[in-house]
Order: sequence, then structure tokens, then C-alpha cells
Amino acid sequence: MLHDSQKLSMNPEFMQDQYNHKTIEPNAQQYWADNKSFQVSEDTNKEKFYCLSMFPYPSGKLHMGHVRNYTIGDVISRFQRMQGKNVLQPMGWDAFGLPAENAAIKHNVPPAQWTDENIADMRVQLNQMGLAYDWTRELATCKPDYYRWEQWFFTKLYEKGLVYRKKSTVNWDPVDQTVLANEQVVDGRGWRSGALVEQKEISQWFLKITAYADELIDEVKKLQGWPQRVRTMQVNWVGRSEGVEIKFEVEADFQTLEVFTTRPDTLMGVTYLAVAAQHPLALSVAENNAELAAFIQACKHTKVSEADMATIEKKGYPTGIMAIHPLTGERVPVWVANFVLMSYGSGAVMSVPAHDQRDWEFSKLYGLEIKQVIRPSNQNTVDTATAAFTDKGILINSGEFNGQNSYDAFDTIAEKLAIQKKGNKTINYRLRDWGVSRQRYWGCPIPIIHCDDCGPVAVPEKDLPVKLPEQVVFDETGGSPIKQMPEFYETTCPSCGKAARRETDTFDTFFESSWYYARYTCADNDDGMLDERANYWLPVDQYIGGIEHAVLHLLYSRFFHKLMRDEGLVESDEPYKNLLTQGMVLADTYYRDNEKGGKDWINPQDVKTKTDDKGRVIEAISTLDGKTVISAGMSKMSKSKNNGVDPKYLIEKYGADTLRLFSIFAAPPNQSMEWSDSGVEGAQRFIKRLWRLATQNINNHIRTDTDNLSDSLRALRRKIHQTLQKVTDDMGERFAFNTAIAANMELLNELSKLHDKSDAAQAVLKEGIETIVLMLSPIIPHMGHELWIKLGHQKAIIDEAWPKVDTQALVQNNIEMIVQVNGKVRGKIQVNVNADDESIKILAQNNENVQRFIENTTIRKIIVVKGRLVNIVAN
RNA sequence: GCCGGGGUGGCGGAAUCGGUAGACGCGUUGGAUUCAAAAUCCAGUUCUGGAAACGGAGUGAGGGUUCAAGUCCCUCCCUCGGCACCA
Repeated sequence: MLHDSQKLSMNPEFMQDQYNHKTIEPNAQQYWADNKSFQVSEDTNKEKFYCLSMFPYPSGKLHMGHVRNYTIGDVISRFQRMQGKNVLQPMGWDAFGLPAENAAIKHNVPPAQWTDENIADMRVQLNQMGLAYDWTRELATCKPDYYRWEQWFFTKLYEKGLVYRKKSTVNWDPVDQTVLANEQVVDGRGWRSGALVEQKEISQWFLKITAYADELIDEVKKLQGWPQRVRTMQVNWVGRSEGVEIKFEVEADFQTLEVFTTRPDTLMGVTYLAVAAQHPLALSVAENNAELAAFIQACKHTKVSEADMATIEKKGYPTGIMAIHPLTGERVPVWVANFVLMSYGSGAVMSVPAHDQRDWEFSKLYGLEIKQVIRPSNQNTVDTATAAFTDKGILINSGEFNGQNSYDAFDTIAEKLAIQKKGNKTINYRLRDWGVSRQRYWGCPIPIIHCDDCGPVAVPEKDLPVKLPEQVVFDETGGSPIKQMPEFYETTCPSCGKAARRETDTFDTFFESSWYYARYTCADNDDGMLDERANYWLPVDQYIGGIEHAVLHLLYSRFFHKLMRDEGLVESDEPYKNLLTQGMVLADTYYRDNEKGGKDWINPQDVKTKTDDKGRVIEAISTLDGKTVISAGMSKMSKSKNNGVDPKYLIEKYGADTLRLFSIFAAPPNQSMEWSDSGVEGAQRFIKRLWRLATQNINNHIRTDTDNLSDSLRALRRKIHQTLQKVTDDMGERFAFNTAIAANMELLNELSKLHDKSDAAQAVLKEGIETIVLMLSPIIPHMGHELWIKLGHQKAIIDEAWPKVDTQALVQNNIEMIVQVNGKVRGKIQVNVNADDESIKILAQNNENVQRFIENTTIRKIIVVKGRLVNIVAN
């Protein structure tokens, strides 16, 4: 018995090679490795192009988000290489972080070992994707040869006074006695212990990012290659606002409360002040007030995230203390409020219920006075008893300021306060200094030694790096092992020599990811953080990564770049010239309710859907037990929803080229992309169709005079060059890879329809096939490599240049224009490209179908849009 | 809650500068091929009326500007990302 595939291969029709990714892909990868195709060095004769995809956290498994991100970067890199540029595309590992600690607790493996094994696995998977990386520059942030330089840099910043220590709030698990990350707090409780989480104040290190706030905002203007939405988010995050800092004297102890407001024009409407629960004033009153102390205690049980603070139920408690209004001298009560944060500004705010929605809600809740001091600029009236009026307007009930508009009153009130030394105009930022301390193990040790006599002292350069001990044992509380290791923390003071204690906190992992892009340029340098090679390659010409990094990572690395510039390490002002933010990868989710009231998530690979004759899904059934499951729509691929698709399996089944093709064809890069198994099969189908047409023409080496083609061949050749023109624009300027692929599919469809066996036809066909293979080679490089050889070329396709548009081929004599009557399409006309408007108008009116709609009407106007349409306005 | 996106056929998406809405792909329907199936190929496929020619409606909802609106303006609804210790 013969297998079907054998029967097929014996049929002369199918004697040509079958497409087989399992031989094609390793062959191409071997060629690139043998020829060191992607190793680059500084070459001043070529234009450089630094293309960087955000490096992954080495979880051990490549997921579809990586596949998409790295395919996009690879396509751009290979396209730019074909434009003749010296392209650098490196890869490395964002190797510190929480998951390694979790794995250590769960599987009893030290984080270092777990991480190393994961890196080895993921490197293999990335290579199977055929990504054009210069692996000689690979780096892992958990290695001392990397993190020693950020320790060194931190000590430089410390010398410059850009680093300081202050108390700040963390999530504290009172049972496990550990600090928890926000994601480790679930419904207000520690994820492991289940204990109610408390806020705790501890001393931590901060970087003065606020000192660069203005530059971070101002230079967003220069980032023309960034998406507008990311630029807006960056500006809003820094949040520069002009306002007035106002001093309120407090009756009880003659202290003053300083508050910041952007609306000094509403000052006369202040009816109370609110301070944070942790404010010294609140704490001192609470000493003799048990109820207030209880309230403050209750306020500790909230998560320290802004989203939580903003959405909690607003609660407050009166301190019984009165403050003096700086202008009227009236007494206003001071309240403690759970939504005022001690870490923002001074931890106190002035409240104007009539003109601020949050203050209004608070005053309604506790029956506090609402005093309207602004009225609308027009003649409308507002009732501040029903809602706050937050617009600017004209001042009322404000004594000497009555009748001024909000803008003028801003200045006059600020001036009056300044004269009385009760306030000043200031600029306030929403941006807070960057807290870089983490009380975790798997991170870069902060290079500081605490001495009882000398205070915190930076570790001297000669003693760097401070190595993180890698042979450690975790207990189930998840506390950092180095905090229990005297051999790590016991040391001597570098300045006085007495016994001292090493800092056991580690850096925020954003610290590592803030400068890795620069280190790739000189990853082998053991003598310095960076060298002159950084200035050849930087800034990064194209950065690609998830939209979820639009604010934090990108802001921190912009900041870090400026710090490095001011240290003389780099010359440029900004790290990333162009930015492409890719959307997430989504997949179908299915579930069943379980007995515990929760949901059992079922992997989409185990679900079959039934459709009606229009293709609408009418039922989803598990293939495991044949029973119905409930569809919960599309959501981000994740473990928790059990809707991940493993790229490893797909690479084996379909090959990397198919996966690459599908992952950028399914949606434009900046939008989220929905996973579809049948879509992958469609991508494979296209690859096989191209393979077939190309391999049927490998012996076709006919060249012919393109000046004397028949009309239909001329049209086909025009299609080839129109496609090339579009694809060049789509890939080089717009990153519209999905439409670039669609255009190639369209061209392949046209070429497949050609059954003319003449020499001229075969020459055009060959030109078309070769153009497609070249245009798609950045996307499906393995197949491009193989087909290019088969088509008879000596040079590998990786070294070929991007094809050139033949402008002669684009010339057209006649074009089609549509004819509208009152904006509705009623006919089509063929027009000579040089026809004047008058003759086009006549042609349009003579169209048979158009006449049906203009008879018995009067033509009012005829609009001709060159090359597109004619619109006849008639009634 | 605040900041920033998105919403177009059964589905993913296209329409780049205000000018033919639905390219391309998936799914689906019919046909060819096959003993049969898979694969492949051909044709149809926004809804709706019609045998067709050709009409009517249609880009989340409602209003507006314009000869012309998916695209611009206003109001609203839904949804996704981020919110500083996930990375």
C-alpha cells in the first residue's frame, strides 16, 4: 500500500518539490549562521540603522506576543538591510524579576538556575523563528558583567545628589512579614497568606526624575517618530501644572498647612481642608482621640495604587482642629480623608465643594458647607446644591475679587497672597520621584553600605560589582534570602572602616531595562559602562514593543538616557528616534461554571464550534467530553484564561514562515490581533501557492523587450510595479505589513491567472514571481532564501537589494472614473488621462444610467475630481 | 475615578489627503476533480427587493458641516490599555 503522499509524488504533475518547512527552514538558518549574516560592526561608509525590539522576560516559553513583536522588528530590520543600511538588531534578557522567585518557592530551584535554563530554551525558540539577531551582543541583566555598570552609575548619581532616601509606603503582609507587589495583593489580601494587607512606611531610595520633568515634557515635541497617543500620555504623566501654594495657619499649634491648587480663583469658596491619614497633624490629634486613631488605622487597609485610591469609597473624619482662611480669616475645619495621599505634595488639600466634584461629594456625605464663588461667564445659572460647577467663570461672593474672571483672579489672588507672604505661584508636577528600592531578592543589589557613624556610603568603584549570592534557599513566605544572610550583609564601612551593614534592597527591574538599549552597542566592554560605539549606533532608529509600556518603561529610559548624557556617556538627548507600539495578541476564551461558583477555563484548542450556513457560530463544544461550553469572547492570551497558543507547536506544524506571515497579516501592528487557527492555515495556503507558482517557473530564464508588450501583458506588468510601489510605501513608511501582504496576494492571484505561454508572457511572469519573492523575503525569509536559489541566483537573497519601481511601467493611457448624481454612484466612464474637465463632464452626462437620474431635473453644478470621480448636482 | 486608544459584513481587517465602503484573508454556499475523502481549482457571498438589468438601506447611537462623511465637529453608549512594586 502506498500512502497518499507517495501517490501524489509519483504523479508527474507533482514531481516538483513539495513545500517542506522542515528542511527549508533549518537550511536557511544554517546558511545565516555559517556566514555570520547578522553580525555587524561600525561602518561609517553605510547609513546605520539600529532596530530594537523590547527584550523579553525569560519565562521559558515564547508566547504569541513575543512572536508578533519580534517578527515586526525582524521584518523592519531585513527591509532596511535591503535598502543598503548597516543594520543592528540585538537580543537579550530582562532577567531579574518576581516570577523567578515564585518559581523558586514553588519548585525549589534557585532563581539564577531557573533563569539560565529558561534563557537557553528561549534562545533556541527565537532562532527557530529565523530572527536576524546579532547574538554576539547578547546580554542578560542578571549577570554581574551587566549590572555592575548600573551599580557604578548609581554611585555617580549619588555623588551628584540625584539620589536620596526617604520614607514611603509599601504593601505589607503582616503574616508573611514581607513587602508585596501590587499584583500580589488580591482583594486587599496577601496572595499567599490571605492576610489583610497593611500600608507600611519604610526608607527607600529615590531618583530625582522630577529634576528632569521639564526636559522630559519639552523634548516630547522632538519625538516626531513616536505615536501621538504615546507622546500625549508621556506629557500627561509628567503633568506640569501652574498653580499656587497656599499657607493655612492652624489654630491649635500655630503650625501651617501648605496646600497646592491650580484654582486659586476658587480660594474664597474653601469650606474645609483635608489631610492624609498619615499626616503628622492627624497623627498628633489621634494620640488623644481613639475614634480618629481607629479611622487612621482603617485607612491603612487599602492598596497603595492610584487606581484603588481614586475608586475607594470616600471617607473622612473631623480632627476638631480649625485652620484660618488666609484671606478672610474665617475658621475652616480640618478633616482627615482616606483619598488624600501623604506621598503627593504636602499631604494636604484645600476643599472647594462648589467647584470640585470630589470635594462636592465629600461635603454632601458629611454635611459640610458648599459656598459658590464662581458663576458661568454667560447668562446661565447653576445650582451648586445639585452638582459642582467646575468650569472657569466670573467670581462672586469673593469680596474685593467679585466680577473678575477666573484667569484674572488667578493672578490677583496669587499676588495678594504673595504680598501677605501666605502663598506663591509655583509649578507642580504630577510626576513623582522614582522609587527604585525593592525589598526582593532577585534583583540588582543597591551598592550602598550603612554605617552607624557615616550614614549611607556608596560602595567604592574598586569594590564593584556587589554580587548577588546565587546559591540561596527560599522559604514559603517569599521573603528575600539575602536579608537573612550575614555573609552577604555584614561588611565594613568604606570610609571609616568600622563594622557596617550592606543594603539588602535591590533595584526596581525598570532600572535594568532603562539602559540595555545602549549596552548592546558595546556589550563586551569590561572597562566601562559604554564606549564610543554607543555614539555610532544611538539613538535607536526603530524601537518596537507593547503599548502597555507607553508610559513607565519609556519614561524611565528617556530619563536614564539624559542622566547618561549628563555623565558624558552618550551624546544624544533621546534614546529612541522612532517608536512602534504593537497591540496585544488576543484569543477566544471558553469556560464552564464549576461547583465552587468559579469558572473552569477551557483551552480553545479543545473547543469545536458549530456554525449555521452563513458561518455564524451557534454552539461551542468541548472535544474532550462533547458537551457545550460558554464563549466569553476575545481576551489577551494568558495563563489565567487558559487561552494561550504555544508557538513551539505551531512552528513544528506549519513552520516559522507561516507563523511570521500570519502574525503580521492578521492586523496592523499597532492594533490588537485576534488569534485564529484557520487564519494560520490560510497563511500556509498562500505560502504553498507561491511556492508552487515559483517552482513551476524555475527553468524560465526568458528576458524580453518590455516596450512591445500586448495591452494585457502591459497591464499585468503595470500591476507588478504598482504593487512594488505600494509595498515599498507600506513597509518602509507606514508599517502596514498587513496591506503589503494583501497586495502581494492580489498580485499572485493575477499572475496565477496567466495562461499565455508566449516568451513575452513568460518573461513578465518571471519578473512578477521574482518581485514577489524579494518583497516578501523580509517576512518569510526562509522560503525567500530557498526560492531565490531555485530561481537560479548565485547571490543569497539576504544580500540582495530591494527591487526598483520601473516608472515607465506605471504609465496609463485611459483611466476609469465614476459618475455620481447627488453623491450616489450611477455609472462609470473611461477617460483619457489627458482629457480636460469639459469633455469629462460631457462624457459623464452621456452615460446611459446617469441619464435616467438627471432627466427632468436641472443641473446645478458638476464637480470633477481629477482621476477619481464626477459628481453631478441636480434637482 | 483619572489619562490614552478602539467600535466597519458571519469573522480578522481594507479604504494612505473629505471622493466607488467592504481590498486581501478566514468562514460559508454551489460546482470541478476523486470510488470516497483530504488537498487543489473555479464561481457566489454586507443586508434587502429582483430571474437579471437595476434599485433601497448601511461603517456603535443621535445630531451637525459639505456637492460629497467610515474619515471633520458636538452629545452619548460600549469596550480595551495604563495608573508609579507584573514586566
